[in-house]
Amino acid sequence: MRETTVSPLPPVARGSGIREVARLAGVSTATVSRVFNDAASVSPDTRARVLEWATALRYEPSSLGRNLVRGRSELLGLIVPNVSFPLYGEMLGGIEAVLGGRGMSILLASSDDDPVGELTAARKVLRHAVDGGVIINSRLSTTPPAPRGLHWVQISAEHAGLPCRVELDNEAGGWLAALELLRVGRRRLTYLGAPGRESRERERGFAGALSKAGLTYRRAEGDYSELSGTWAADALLAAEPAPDGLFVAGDLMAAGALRALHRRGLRVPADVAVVGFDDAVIASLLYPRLTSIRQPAHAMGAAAAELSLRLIAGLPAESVTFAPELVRRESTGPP
Amino acid sequence: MRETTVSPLPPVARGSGIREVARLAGVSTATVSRVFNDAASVSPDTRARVLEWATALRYEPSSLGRNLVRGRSELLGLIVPNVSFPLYGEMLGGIEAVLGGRGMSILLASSDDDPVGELTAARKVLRHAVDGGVIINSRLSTTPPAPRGLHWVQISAEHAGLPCRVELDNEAGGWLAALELLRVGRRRLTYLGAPGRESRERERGFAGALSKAGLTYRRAEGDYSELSGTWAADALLAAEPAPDGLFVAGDLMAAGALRALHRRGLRVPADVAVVGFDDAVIASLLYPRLTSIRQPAHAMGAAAAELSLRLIAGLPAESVTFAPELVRRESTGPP
DNA sequence: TTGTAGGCGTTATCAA
DNA sequence: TTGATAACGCCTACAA
Repeated sequence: MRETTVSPLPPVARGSGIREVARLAGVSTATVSRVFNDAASVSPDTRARVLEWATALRYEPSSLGRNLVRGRSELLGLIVPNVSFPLYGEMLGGIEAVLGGRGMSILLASSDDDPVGELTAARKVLRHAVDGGVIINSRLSTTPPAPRGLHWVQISAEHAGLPCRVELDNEAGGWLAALELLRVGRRRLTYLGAPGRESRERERGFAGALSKAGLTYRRAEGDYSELSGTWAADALLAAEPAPDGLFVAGDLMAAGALRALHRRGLRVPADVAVVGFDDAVIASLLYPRLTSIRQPAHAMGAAAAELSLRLIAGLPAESVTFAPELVRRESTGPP
Repeated sequence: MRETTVSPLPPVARGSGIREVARLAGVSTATVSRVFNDAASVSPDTRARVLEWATALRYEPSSLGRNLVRGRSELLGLIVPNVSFPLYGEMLGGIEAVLGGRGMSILLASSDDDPVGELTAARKVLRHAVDGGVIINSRLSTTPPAPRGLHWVQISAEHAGLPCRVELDNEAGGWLAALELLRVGRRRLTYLGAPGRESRERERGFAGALSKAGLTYRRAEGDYSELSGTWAADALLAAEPAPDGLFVAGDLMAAGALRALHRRGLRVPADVAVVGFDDAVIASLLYPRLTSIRQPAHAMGAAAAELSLRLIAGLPAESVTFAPELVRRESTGPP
């Protein structure tokens, strides 16, 4: 615990405070406060005078003082595994969009895709007395990082830790991928997965749809990285019979798989059709453009923010599961 | 100004405060404070007793109270045009890396790539009394958003607004691109630019290197988007003589240009060599892998954070310019 | 409509 | 080594 954050930094220069504005405007601090908070109950006259001095002094109420007395910080904690991962960036965008209008700001901390980092990030965020928060893709199996007021929402975690969750129906996603590959006449199918719950769920849906069609499939496992996609695809392609359809658990890994296919001179989709997952920005940049199972990342972020705000407001908030969507592109269709 | 942020939300449940810990441990609040701040000047005995009660009550010093009296918020404001842009994600990573060890956190606000949004973001961040901040790719031509304490640093802004800056030597980047295209024997060169200072500087370097070699070049302009890259490249390719070398001001736009080349059946690099800019994650995912001028985004973010911390600490801080670097890949070399 | 006064949780100064 | 006590900047009954 004790986390001694002795910061040797000197205090930052302060602006002028409520008292100075009050003094110069010839009113009490209470009145100044009212001008900045309460719309009513202050005469147009006084308000004008106060506002005049306020702007002259460049006064703005300090959120420190305000939040101290109100017991709120107007901050939403956000813990994300890795800021540069495109999908998380989109989620962040959704969260921001919701928060923007509500006068809340984002306190960001990244967990570096690591349980310990996650805890560190949580403590960091909690120290600032955030009112609530969102944690993306948590790896923690234990209790959530919510000491006081547990207004936290999780998106796509490894374990069902928090009561309030935003999820994607991964199984349905796997199902969609299978149907698409079947639609374009593929029968020798393959799943390229990764460790973790999400991949398992995607595979379950994929397997379900195939067994319903009386088919089986082969599998290999990577780690969501491009390189692992290339390797796993290579292994898959070496075996007989050569697959004609490939479902990959992530777009980045799918990019690696495409490269392996190119190297062997296999045409996509003519020889092998490919379906990715996430529909990250890169999906439409690949060659050929990648058919992918879309995660509505922006909407999921927005939903999580909304839920957290409801929790903070003491309103009921229920977990929500989003449905994935097939985005058909060249890798399963005509070029 | 007046920004009435009347939040109708109820106060968040508070944990137990310093007083309760003090009371139960049978000491004064001052002593509890000392236990959590200065290492010395409190007997092992008392400290143990205090710590015991503190953990029992799950007490942690509120940063609200602490910062109020210290006049610091331990927050660094960060204004970024668009969180989902990969390059900015990398910069953010660099900033986080530096801040992590210094007990500072990031207050994030996005400007939506728009001057008005930038102002809004600035106000939002400033309200929380951040100690300093970093603003990425500012579009503002006027004064910086720094009312009290101007501990702000800008990265790659459109205008030289803030005194403390982190920049990339774009001109050198353009120069590098030209040399690379010349190296692989190209003579009919083309620049695919975009509006703004950065593109102009890149072009200047490009033009300089070419004129030194006694060459001229043609040009087209996009807007950094993939689609604009396709269009501009199409226009360029329709004209005679067909170019055999292409320098594109951004990787995303280069992706679009590659697509235009594919569509016309032109081979890269055999028929046309291509050099992009930024070396964003996507550069190595494209087909063929894209040679690009690397912006050391992570290092630039880290430098900006470092500078802001120095400014906050009252230390001298000087602007810094980073040198770009050529990352050679398939689009200008053997596959 | 306005002012007075108390308190939010913490740290820092000074005296013991 | 410890304890009173006075800020820090603001909000909000309550009273006028």
